[in-house]
This record gives sequence, C-alpha cells and structure tokens, in this order.
Amino acid sequence: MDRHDDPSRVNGAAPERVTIQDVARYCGVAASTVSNAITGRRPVQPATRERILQAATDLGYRPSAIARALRLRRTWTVALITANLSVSLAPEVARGVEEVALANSCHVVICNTDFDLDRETLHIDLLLDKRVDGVITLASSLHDHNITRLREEQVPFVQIGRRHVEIDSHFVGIDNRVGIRTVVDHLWGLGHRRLAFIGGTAASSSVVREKIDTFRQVLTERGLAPTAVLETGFAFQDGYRAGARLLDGVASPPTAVVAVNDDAALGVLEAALERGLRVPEDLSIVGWDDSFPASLHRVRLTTLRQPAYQMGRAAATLLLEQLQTPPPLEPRHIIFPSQLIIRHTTAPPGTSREQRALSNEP
Amino acid sequence: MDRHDDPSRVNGAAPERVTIQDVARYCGVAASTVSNAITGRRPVQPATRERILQAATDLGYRPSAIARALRLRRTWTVALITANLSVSLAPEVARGVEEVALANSCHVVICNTDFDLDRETLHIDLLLDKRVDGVITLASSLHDHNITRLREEQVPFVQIGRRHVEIDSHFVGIDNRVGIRTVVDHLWGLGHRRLAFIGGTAASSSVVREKIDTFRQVLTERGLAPTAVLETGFAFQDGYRAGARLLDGVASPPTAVVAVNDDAALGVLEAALERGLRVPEDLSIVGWDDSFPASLHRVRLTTLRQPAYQMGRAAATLLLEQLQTPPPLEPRHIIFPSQLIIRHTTAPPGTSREQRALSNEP
DNA sequence: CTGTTAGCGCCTTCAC
DNA sequence: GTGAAGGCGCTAACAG
Repeated sequence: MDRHDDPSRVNGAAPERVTIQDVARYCGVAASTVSNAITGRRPVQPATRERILQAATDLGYRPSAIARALRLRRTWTVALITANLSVSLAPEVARGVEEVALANSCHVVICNTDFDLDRETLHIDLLLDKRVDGVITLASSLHDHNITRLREEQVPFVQIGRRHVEIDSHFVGIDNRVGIRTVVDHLWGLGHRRLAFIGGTAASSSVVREKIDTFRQVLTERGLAPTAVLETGFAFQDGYRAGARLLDGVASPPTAVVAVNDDAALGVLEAALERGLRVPEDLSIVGWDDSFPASLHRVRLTTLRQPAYQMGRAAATLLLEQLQTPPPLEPRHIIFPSQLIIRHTTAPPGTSREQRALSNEP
Repeated sequence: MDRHDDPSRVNGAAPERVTIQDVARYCGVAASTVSNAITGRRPVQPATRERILQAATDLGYRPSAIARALRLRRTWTVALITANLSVSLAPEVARGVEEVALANSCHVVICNTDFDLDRETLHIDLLLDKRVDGVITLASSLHDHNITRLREEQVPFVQIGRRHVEIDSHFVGIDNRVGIRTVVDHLWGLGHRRLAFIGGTAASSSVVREKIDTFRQVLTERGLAPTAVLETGFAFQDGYRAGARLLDGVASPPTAVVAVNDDAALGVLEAALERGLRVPEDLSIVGWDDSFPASLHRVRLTTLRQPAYQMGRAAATLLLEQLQTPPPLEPRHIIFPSQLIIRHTTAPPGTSREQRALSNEP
C-alpha cells in the first residue's frame, strides 16, 4: 500500500506499464509461472492459473510485444512494398493484406518506393533492422539488389503481379500473356488493325516487358506490327501524355490503344475526348485492372479485371503460412483467372478518323 | 579464423545476424564504445571510431531496432487507423503520412477498422502491445473508448477529418460547416429549392452529424426544409441505394443532391443515369473530396476538394514533432482551405423532371 | 576517452 | 508444478 514502493509511480511522468514481474509479485509467484499461465506453453495449476489471469486483467497487464520480439525473434509485423499506394489496385491489395494479417494478430507496414531505388533501399534497411517477419511486394516495386538482400537475410517474401525471372519466389498474380492475347483478340475481332500499346516502363518492370513482348508477338502472328509502343509510365498523366503523342500530328494514328493499366487508359481517354474524338467510334481504348473509376457509368472503360483484393488476401496467407512452418516451402504460384470486362470504350473502328488519316497520306 | 568460433555459423540454419558484441570483439573494444561510435552520443577517439565504423560495414552490422526499442522505449513506428484504406481520400492520405514518416526513419502500419468496434479495439490492443510511437486516425475511425485508451497510455495521436467534440486533440482537416454552406450556396444560386443530403451515418461519425446539422441549418435560414436526408453509408453502393430511394416512385424528388463523399455521389450519378435522367439537367449532384475518379472527363463531378495528400503530410509532421519534444504540446488544429470544384454535374434545374413530378401531384 | 555493470521485459533452460 | 538464473541486443550510469 505504500505508494513509494509502487514502481509505476516513480515520478509524475509517463506512467510505466505493468510488467510480468508486477503480476508475479502481486500473485506471489514467479514471472515464469505468469508467462506459462498466459501463453499456455506449459501446464499451470488451474487455481493459480485463474488467479494469475484475473490479476493480469485487474492490473491491466499486456505483454510487451517488443520484449517478446527480442526473445522470440518474431515481430508479428509484415511489410507491403509498393510503388505507389494510391495507384490502381494497390489500395485494394493493401486492404486484403491487412485483413488477413489482423486475423493473425499481425500488423502491416506500408512502404512506397515511388520507383526510386534509394527510397526502396532505405525502406529495406529499416525493415531489416526491425526484423519484420515477412514482406509482400506489389508489382514492380523492388529491384533485384534488394530482393537479393531479403533472400540473404532469409526474410520470407511474396511477390504480387511481378515475377523476377532470375529469382523464383512465392508469387501471386495473373498470366499477363494470356491477358494481352485476350485483349488483342478482342480488338482484332472488332476489326482493328492499327494497335498501340502505351504506358509502363519495361526497364523497371518485367511485367511491362512481358506485356509488350506478348503484344508484339500476337500482332506478328497476325502479320502486323504495332502502330506504336510508348513506355510513358503508370499514372494518369503518363497515359494522357501518351495519348497526346499518339494523336497529335500523326499521319496514321492507331484505331485502338491497349494501356498498361486503367490509370493510363483513363489518361488516353481524356486526351482523346479533349481532341474531339469520339470513344469508341474514333478510338477504342482498353485498360487493365478494373479499378474503381473504370466502372463508372460515364467512363465505362473496357478493361481486364484482376481480383486485387483476393490477391492481397492470398499473398498474406502465403506469407503467414511460411512464418509458421520453419522449413521453407517450395515456391508456389497462385494464378488467378483474369476476365475481360467489355464496356463502352471498345467498338468496331469508325470511319471518320480513318478517312481523315488516309486523306492526309499522299 | 577458426570457423567454429564464428557465432554466426553455429549450425546450418538461420544465419545469426551480427551484433554489437561481434563488432566490439572484432575491434577489441567494449560494446558501449561501438554504440557510442555509431550513435555519436558520446565522443570516441577518431582513430578507433574509424576502425569501428569500418568493421561495422565490413561485418555488415546493423543495430537491432527491437533491442533498441526495448531499451529506448521508442519503436520508430506509427499507425494510421482508417475505416477503409481504399475509400476516397484514404490512399492519398496514407501516401502523405508514409512520405513524412520515411523521411524520419519511421514506418507506418495501416489499420482498417471497417467501422467495426471489435476490429478497432483489436488493432488498438496490438498497437499498444507494440508500443507504437504514435497514431494517426483518419475520419471517423475511432470510438471514444479507444481514443481514451490512447490518451491513458499517453500515446500521441492526431486526428484527420473528424474531431472528437469531448476530447480535444491534434487535428487536421477542413471546416465542414463552411464547406456545406459553400455547396448549398452554389446550388441555391443555381435556383435549386429541393435539396437532399445522402450518405454517411451520423451515429458513427461526428463529421456527418456536423454536415447534416449545417445542411439543415442553412436550408432553414432560407426558409426551406431538406427534401430528404438519407444516412446510407460511405461507399459507392450506399450512394447508389440512396439514389434509388430518392428517385423511384417519389412524388417530388430533389433537384439537387449533396453527397457525403465522392464515392456516394458517384453512386447517385449511376442511379440517376440508369433511370434515364440527365445530369445535370434533371439532377444536380455534388460530391466531397475530389477523389481521382471525380475528375475524369466523362464524370466531371462538381465537388469540394480536400488536400488529402497535404493533410496526410501535416498529420505525420505534427505527430513526429510530438515524439521529439517530451512536454506535450497544447493541441494544435491545422485547418486547410477547402475549394469547390465546379464541373459538369451541376446546372440550373431543368424542367422535364420538375414538370413530371408536379403532374403526379393531385 | 573507454570499459564494466546493470537492466529494458520476456521466455526458456535447468533445477527442485 | 514451480522458482531461479540467464540471455535476446542494446544503451545509460558509473568508474577509471
């Protein structure tokens, strides 16, 4: 009862949190017994167990995750590394990851790289220092160098969307080749022969490389060559810039554009509409991701749907499985089906623009 | 040189990370000296300092953030608590928070509450166990009970968007009353007299209460009453449902709708277009947030812009300031200006729907 | 300027 | 079943 003996009141500042020792003293038992009572790793006399648990709640005891982490070498924390958390499907992926993590008493730290190597490396430094239990990378958000570091430190990781060709790992995504083929088939079937691919940067992303390669290949199979391939980036503005380059002062602009993602596609749409083109009559546009804005009534973007949320869930599940079973599982690939959502931005090519283009040719 | 003495190779599994002791032994100095050389808290002989730093990089030493956290009672981790990370401005806020955090070697853990008290409490439990350095809450994402717990544990926190009336705290946001007044003035000026408010739930959010109260009040000042106030929720589908209830089989539907956020507004837009209404001729719609889809050419939603990214930055900055200066600063409120972005979903009310409605009345 | 000691809070031997 | 001792990796206090 002597207030001076109460370690939680040494001075007026920062009330110390109650520790396992406090509970032990309070119950007249050893700290290890409290630990056993709470974690249940070793049997404890039911009576004392009850007393301890009661005391713990009475005193408001909560074990320190930090002390535990130091001892157990587990932090109950995973990282989600992405280029830009607010781009296309990232938010939904994050939601999925977080949901599964929470169900496993695990937290998610977010890391935006902005496609910047230094930023990315800094994040990895911090994550390694913190001994996060695992990492999920979204799309092309990690350079080989840093992937290697994770591998060396034996930090489990799962990649979503982008697969490093050299480094096999757990992976969640769709088959980009099949996707591109579906898109091109659709446009081909509508009668398009002048197709362009826009957005992304192949240098920073093997997914983009894969898409572009497949795009070229499928066209080649049909005896065509791309009207244009513009690697302008992933954001709306990048798509807009691509649209401008595609449509301004070009003798034979494409009649259809395949974009690296929805954001870029919407940028192209914007550029086209600003130039007085009708979509889809004058220009067909296909996006990729089926992000929220694509579905809006007045947008009605034709697009390839990826189940972002489910992919986030799957990635987190994969990751957490690894944390529980020490022997490293052999890499597993979960391939979700992709689905072409045909809305109002694709149709047979009109003639207005086509004729204009022809009349410009000598 | 004897491999058996190398503690990092005890057995084949999990290569131990090199500790401060390893560096100390390697250099023939005490661990505390290594600590001082690296943190620079106390002076170290330049020569030995150099040797230690060199050894540290050679051995690949990186201090354990966990051990540091246990000792220093700082985790270099903050939490961002939000109802739904993928809703309206949350992703942009998160980006802002993360950017500032990283610049301070700090990580951000994300917590989605889904407006669920249990989920929220679970998150707070875990965050408290982890001794996060601080918390940022976005919109109406924390119940009073949990705010109180943060307060009791003396965890610094900043609120974005929602201000608890009873509990003063650091706050970042806009003035909702001014915002609503601006919106209603705009509609009033266009000639609208039948206005509805839709979306949100006043019970779960003081912001919504504030908006609705102001909405009613401004109308009252003009001698009007709301045509409808539908608290249906925050998501696109909630807006869609509200739109349906507003427009189906109602004698006098509103000529203008004020939505709680852009997502809900887009839902109303969808419902209106599906019913063959023209927007804005038959129905004006005003959103809130200026989220990405609102700006799209074919959407052109009139909306109130909040600087989401800047608000995230500001919140994180406020938070980190608190971590550096022990004496708790008195609560500061950073109020950003809001801005009405007038696009194509608002115009003087047309007569087509108006007349139809009148003709239905006896 | 540097080394020794102690302890942050917990869990895991090892004795009893 | 339970208690005592030791240590996870680091830094603050105290000697020298």
